[in-house]
Amino acid sequence: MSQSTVSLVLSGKASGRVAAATADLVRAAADELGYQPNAAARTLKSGASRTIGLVVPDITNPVFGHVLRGAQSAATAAGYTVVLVDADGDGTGGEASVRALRQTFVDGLLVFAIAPPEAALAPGGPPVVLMDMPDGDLPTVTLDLKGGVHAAMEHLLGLGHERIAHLRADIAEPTFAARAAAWARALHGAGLDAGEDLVARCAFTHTAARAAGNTLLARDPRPTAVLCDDDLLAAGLLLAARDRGLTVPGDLSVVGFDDMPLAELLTPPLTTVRFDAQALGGRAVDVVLAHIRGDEDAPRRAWIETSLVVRESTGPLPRP
Amino acid sequence: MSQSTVSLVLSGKASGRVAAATADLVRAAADELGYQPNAAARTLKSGASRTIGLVVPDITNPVFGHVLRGAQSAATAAGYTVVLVDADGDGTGGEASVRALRQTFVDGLLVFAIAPPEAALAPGGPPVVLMDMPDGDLPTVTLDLKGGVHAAMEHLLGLGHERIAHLRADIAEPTFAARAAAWARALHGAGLDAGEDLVARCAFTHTAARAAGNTLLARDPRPTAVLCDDDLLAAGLLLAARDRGLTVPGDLSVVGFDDMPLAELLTPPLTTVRFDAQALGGRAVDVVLAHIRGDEDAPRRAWIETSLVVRESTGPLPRP
DNA sequence: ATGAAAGCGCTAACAA
DNA sequence: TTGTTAGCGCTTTCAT
Repeated sequence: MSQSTVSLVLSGKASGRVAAATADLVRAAADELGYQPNAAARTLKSGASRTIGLVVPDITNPVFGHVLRGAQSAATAAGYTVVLVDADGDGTGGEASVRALRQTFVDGLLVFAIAPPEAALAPGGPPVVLMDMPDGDLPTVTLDLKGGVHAAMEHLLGLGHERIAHLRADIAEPTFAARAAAWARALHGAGLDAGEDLVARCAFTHTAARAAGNTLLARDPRPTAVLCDDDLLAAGLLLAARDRGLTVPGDLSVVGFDDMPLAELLTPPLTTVRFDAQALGGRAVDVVLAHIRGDEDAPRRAWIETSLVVRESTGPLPRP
Repeated sequence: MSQSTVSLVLSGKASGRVAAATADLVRAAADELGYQPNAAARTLKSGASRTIGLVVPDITNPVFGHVLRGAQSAATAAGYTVVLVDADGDGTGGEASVRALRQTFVDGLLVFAIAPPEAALAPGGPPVVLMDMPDGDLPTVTLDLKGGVHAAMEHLLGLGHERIAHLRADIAEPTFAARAAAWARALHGAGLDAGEDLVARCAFTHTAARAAGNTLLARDPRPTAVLCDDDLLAAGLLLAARDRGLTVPGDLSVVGFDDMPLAELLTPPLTTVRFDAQALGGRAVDVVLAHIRGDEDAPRRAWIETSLVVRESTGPLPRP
C-alpha cells in the first residue's frame, strides 16, 4: 500500500478517491501501530503548523490564565494548538520567546497588552492580533474599558461621591491610559474636576498600592472614593485604609478592576469591573483564524463587554 | 555560496571549517534579509525540536504560573522553548493537547500533579518527568510536603492546639494524599487521634470550602485549628468562621497551603506552607534536559523544599 | 482507485 | 575551506 493512499485516508481527504475498504484497513493498521503523523514533516510540506502563539505580560495573573483557556478551547475546536509565551518569563520581555515562536512557524500570533515585541512585527511574519490594545494597523480585540469605568463612576456618583480618586498602575500601556481618560471624562461629565490631587500612581503590586494609598488617603481633603486600575491595587488600598483606621465602605468606597478570584475574598468583598477573559481569548482566536484563512471579511475590530459587579466595598458618601 | 556553508555558520559550527571572512559575510547577509532558519525543516532533519511541553491542571492558579516561569527561564537559558498545556483548557483533560504536543515533536514532557494523560505515556514518546507526583517508574520532582505539613503541625501543637482538623480537597491526587498522611502522622506523633470527626472534604473552590467549613465548625467538640489543603480553601474557611461569629485566630487558627498572593491580603493574613514554584519549574526542566541528552547520571528524583510562613491566622489555643 | 515521484528547507557526510 | 548530495516524512500532482 502506498504512502499517498495512507496520507489521503489519515488526513480525511479519502472520500471518493480511496475505496472504503482500503480506508478502513489503513485506519486499523495506523491504530494498531500507534502511528502519529510527523508534524514537522507536515508543517514543512504544507507551510502551516496549525499552531498559534499567545503572548501575555504575566501568566501569574489569573486573568491571563482565563484568556489562555478561552484561546485554547477555541483553537482546539478548530484543530489548532495554542502556544503560550509569558513575556516576563524569559528575561527578555518576550523577545527571545517570540523569536523562537516565529521560527517555530506559528500560523498566527496573539499579543496581549504589552508593547508587541519587535520580533512579532517583523515583516513576512504571520498575522498578528492585538488584545486590549487599540492600534491603527493591526487587527485588535479590545475591552470596553470606557463602558466599564463609566458604569463604576456612575455607581459612585449615584452614591453621592464627588472626590473620586484614581489609583493608577504606573505602567505606560494603552489599557491604563484608557482607564485614566474614562475616569476624567466621567468626572467632567458630572461637572467635577479631575485634578492631580485625585491621582496616585504605583507599581503593579499590592505593597506599592498600600504605600501609595497611605499617601493618597492622607491628603486634605481626603477622597471619599477610589477607582483602582486593578483588584490587586484595590487590595493594597484596602490595607492602606485599615492602616489609617478608615472603614470601608463607611469612610471610603473602593472599586477594583478585573474581578479576580480574590475580589470576593477580600474584607469587604470588592466592587469591581469585570470582563469575560475567556471570551476575550476565544474571540481573539476567531479573529486570527479568519486572517490566517485569508477571509475577505476578516474582522479588524472586535469588542468584549465589561460590567460592574457591585459587592460591599462601595457605599453612600459618608456624612461628616 | 552554498547552503552548507550558510548552515554551518548560522548554527555556530563554523569554527575551523569556514573562513572568518566568509562567516561574517553570511551573517551580514542573513541579518539584512531577516533570514530565519525554518524550524520545521530543522526539526524534520535533526529529529529534535528543542521544545519541551508542560502540562498543568489549571493555569488560572498563580502557582502554576510561577512554575511555568521557572520552566521557561531555565529552558530559554538552554536554548529550549516551553509549550504550556492547560489540562482543563481543551475540555478533554489535556488528552487532545498532549496528543497535539507529541505530534509536534516535543523533546520532553513535564506533567504536573494530574493523572498523566495516557497520550503522554504511550511508548516511543519523549522522556517524561512528573512534578509533585511520586511514581515508581518515571523521574519525578516532588515537593517536601511532609516537611511542610510537619512544620505547620508543630507550630499548631506548640501553640497548644489538640483538635487540629484537616480541610481536604476532594481530589484523588497523590499530592493531597500526602498532605493527609502527614497530618495524621503528626497527630499520632503527639499521642493524638486523627479521627474522621476532624476531617472535612470539599471541592477545590472557596465556596465549597465555606460550606464544608460551616459544617466542620458546627461539630461538637469544635476543632480549635484547621489545616487546609490550599490557600483558596483556607480563604473559604475564613469566611465560614466569620459566618459563625468565630474570630481568627482568637477562636480558631487556620493554616493554608501554597502561599498564593491572596494569602497576604486576607483578613487576617494567612499562615501558610510555602514552596518555591519557580524553582520547581526550573528543576523539572533541568531534569528532563538531562534525560533528553541521555546523561548517564540523569537524576531520577529531585526535591523542592517547603517552609512555613507564619502570619496572623494562627494563635494560641483559646482558653474556654 | 491506487501508485510513483517530486520537493518543502534544512543538516551532515563526503568530495573536491 | 567550500561545494555536492542524500535524505528527514509528509502532501500532492500526475500517471496508471
